[in-house]
Amino acid sequence: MNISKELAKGSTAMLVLSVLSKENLYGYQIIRTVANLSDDVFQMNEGTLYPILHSLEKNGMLESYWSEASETVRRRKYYRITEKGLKELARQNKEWKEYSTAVSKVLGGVAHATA
Amino acid sequence: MNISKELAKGSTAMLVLSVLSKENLYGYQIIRTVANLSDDVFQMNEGTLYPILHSLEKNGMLESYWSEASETVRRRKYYRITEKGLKELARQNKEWKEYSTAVSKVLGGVAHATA
DNA sequence: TATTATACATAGATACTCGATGTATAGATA
DNA sequence: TATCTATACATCGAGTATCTATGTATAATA
Repeated sequence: MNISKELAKGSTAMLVLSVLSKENLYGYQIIRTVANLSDDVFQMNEGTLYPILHSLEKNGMLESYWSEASETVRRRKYYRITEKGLKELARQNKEWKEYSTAVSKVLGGVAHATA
Repeated sequence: MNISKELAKGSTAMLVLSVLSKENLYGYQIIRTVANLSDDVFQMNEGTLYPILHSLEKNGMLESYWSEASETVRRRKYYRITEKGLKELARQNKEWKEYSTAVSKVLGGVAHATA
């Protein structure tokens, strides 16, 4: 594949960057936001999301900060997208379009079986 | 993810089933056909394709037969899609649409950086 | 009181893809 | 003639993404 392995294997990081490009969110909230936007097609596991967040932060795509705890709300770790992250998102978004267009072309005249 | 891991990780098997739903092809030809249809976006490695073909055959999605060698053309292993393979293709095709639609929804109002 | 939702996190297992390597033949080029 | 490229099959180890399971802790609900 000349398209990046990352995209071929999964678009999860792109989805995370995408929702964070609109507003700062904490981990658990990212899972719910992506699920809502996708009509529950994407139901990320915590074991999937947290390593991705740590990796994106390590690579300078995201920054994090802790909220203060109140009586009713515990501390939450919020993530904010960086300039570098926005550029990476734009790049992945472009790659996604190229990738999905290519898949559509190959699927083109698929013979339909009554599954 | 409630969408199958297979799809999330890669659509290669679906692309292979798709081109074989139109005509019987041998391995090397599948690589070129998929590359052509996708305007060279998908350039499968042989190390990617052959294990997929073997796996699809093992699972009853494909059948294979050898062509006879002539003076100029060596033996080629052709693959033919089965009824089961056609149904599997239809299923994966449906899942692909669901998946790509969901990605589009999440990407929806992506803020654009000038990458 | 027990369960569920929230909220962080890590570790091992699984699975897909890639790059490297191997064998073999035919045609083109230097 | 020798070498390189394309064709055509195949396997193997490495890398990486994701999942499941597990752990800790708190608040709200049944």
